[in-house]
Amino acid sequence: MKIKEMQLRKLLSQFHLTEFETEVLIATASIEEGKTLTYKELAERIGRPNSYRAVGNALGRNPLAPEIPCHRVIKSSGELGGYSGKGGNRKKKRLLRSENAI
DNA sequence: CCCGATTCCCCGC
DNA sequence: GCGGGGAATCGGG
Repeated sequence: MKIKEMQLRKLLSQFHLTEFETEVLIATASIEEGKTLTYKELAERIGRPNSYRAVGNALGRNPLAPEIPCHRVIKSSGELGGYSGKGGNRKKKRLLRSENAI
């Protein structure tokens, strides 16, 4: 557990987020650079192996799009998935390429 | 009840 | 691997 996580959780609490969404966002923020996780892997990480859909929901509501590395979360098929932040999937791909994650 | 930044399975080419 | 079709599963409003 990183100290950053606590700060992030507090920051997220400023929004009207639920526990679940907070967990998902934190788990996403904890992804190391150059790494990518699938929605399912992320779901498993928060203890809900089958909530991949709900995970997508949480990321879609991601209030800190540019701050949280939601671009490191892709589909299990290898596709990008989506990106609600500015630039959309276009920027998502660019970011991943910049990080050498793909 | 309905929706969605999903996933997995089946079939055939 | 790719296309078409369908079902399962989860939280939020």
